[in-house]
Amino acid sequence: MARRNDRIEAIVSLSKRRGFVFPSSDIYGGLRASWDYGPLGVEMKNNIKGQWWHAMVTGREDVVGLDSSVILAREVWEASGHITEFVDPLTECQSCHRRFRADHLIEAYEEKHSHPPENGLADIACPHCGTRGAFTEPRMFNGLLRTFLGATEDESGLAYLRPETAQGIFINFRNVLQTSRKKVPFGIGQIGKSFRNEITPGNFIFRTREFEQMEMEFFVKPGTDEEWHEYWINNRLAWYTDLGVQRENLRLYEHPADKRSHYSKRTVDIEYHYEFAGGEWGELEGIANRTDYDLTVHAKHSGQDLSYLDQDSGERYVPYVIEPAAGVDRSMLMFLMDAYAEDEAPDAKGKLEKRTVLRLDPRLAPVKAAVLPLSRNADLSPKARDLAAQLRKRWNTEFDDASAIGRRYRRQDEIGTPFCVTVDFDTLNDQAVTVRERDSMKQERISIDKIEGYLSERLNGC
RNA sequence: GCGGGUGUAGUUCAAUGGUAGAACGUCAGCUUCCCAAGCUGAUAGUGCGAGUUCGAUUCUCGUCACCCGCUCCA
Repeated sequence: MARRNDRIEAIVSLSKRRGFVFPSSDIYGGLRASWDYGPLGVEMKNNIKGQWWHAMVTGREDVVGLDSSVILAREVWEASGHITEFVDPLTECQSCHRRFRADHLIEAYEEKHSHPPENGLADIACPHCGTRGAFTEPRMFNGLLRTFLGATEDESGLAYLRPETAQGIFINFRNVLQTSRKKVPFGIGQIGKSFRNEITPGNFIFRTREFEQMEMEFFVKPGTDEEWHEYWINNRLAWYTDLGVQRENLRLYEHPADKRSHYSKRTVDIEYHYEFAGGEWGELEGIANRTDYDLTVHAKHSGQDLSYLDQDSGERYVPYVIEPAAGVDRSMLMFLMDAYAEDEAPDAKGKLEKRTVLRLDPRLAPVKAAVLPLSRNADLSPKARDLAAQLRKRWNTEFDDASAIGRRYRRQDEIGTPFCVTVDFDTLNDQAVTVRERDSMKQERISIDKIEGYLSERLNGC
């Protein structure tokens, strides 16, 4: 087994070698923290999104879906607070070149001295090297990516790429309520790209400036919000473990009050034990109680009524919102890391050899089955191709007749394919094939006309 | 963005101021081939740009990317 800090390197290398993830703009030297999903990567990513969509939207009576624009009216971000709150004033110590948030430094000073510094940053010593008065003028870093709509690049056309998909949901609250005929409590789910001008992206696909989110805003009656918050925390945690993630690699992290986002009453993160160099645990998903903050500010700024009338009780209120917000890309990294294993398998002579295997849940595996003719001769390949074509109607299926059979098993192990179906010389007589399962490497002889049913049982939910 | 480190085939690594090697992979062929088998052949690289030099992958500068730290959070 590779040491954990080697694991991320193994994943990066495997990703490129087998076509999960490539550095973006590769032939031009790359673009920082930008990655492209290859043939296997896009399958796996789609599987993750599909599982989420089913668990959170179509599989539930009380949630509906939405796909809103990346670019929204500028007023949306003014109202949501992102234009003012998504800005960090950063200062740099000219002595040790460390960077700090100016507002955090001043807060810390106030806490210690019970009064604000008289001369601002000039009175504050660098927390790292102790030098006083070496801070640069704070520069504002806005986390929003900008673009310009229309023919000229002036302020009138200024627009922002969304930093979260959530706002598209809030501004559609009334539309969805009206058309879906849902009653509170209910939710609106959305999967889509978001953009943040991160100062420090990195750790492979963990933090990128363009990323994909799976967010659901669940609208509840005020007073029931804390209960629902608990419900969604448990629900989301169970989603990961159901998809095979080892429980000991997951934990909950409660945000301390002073670290919460501007809209949040309480936030609990689901973290994964990535073991990055910079910190062992990393966020996978945040589950926030956004209260009535968003609907209230949008009602105020738009002048539209975004309250909800409960016809049963006659009460009118602005719903509270519980938001489970997960990252697609970091989920994929997590699923890959958690599934990655190096075990041993006997070779042709019975000697144990290293085997790289992705123990992915079949629902997430990019390829569900591989059909392998034992030999290229004796007309096994056409037979195998036909079988592959048949299976491909239901599952992503690969056909491979290149090189030795053992090597082909290994290729499939490495990308997490749950089943290999081998067409051998006996197949021509008995119309049966050998099905080999990835994790146990157990083999079963199955008649060709029963193969689809056999796999169907085992690929439940794929 | 600032500081430190790194940059050689698809991957993992060698080597050198004077024709850049290996292993694995990949591809083709042979082999009745069930767990990275064997044999034959092929494939492909000094991140990019400039400078110094007779000559640079090697030295210098710039740039780009990756890793580590500051920051951040899906």
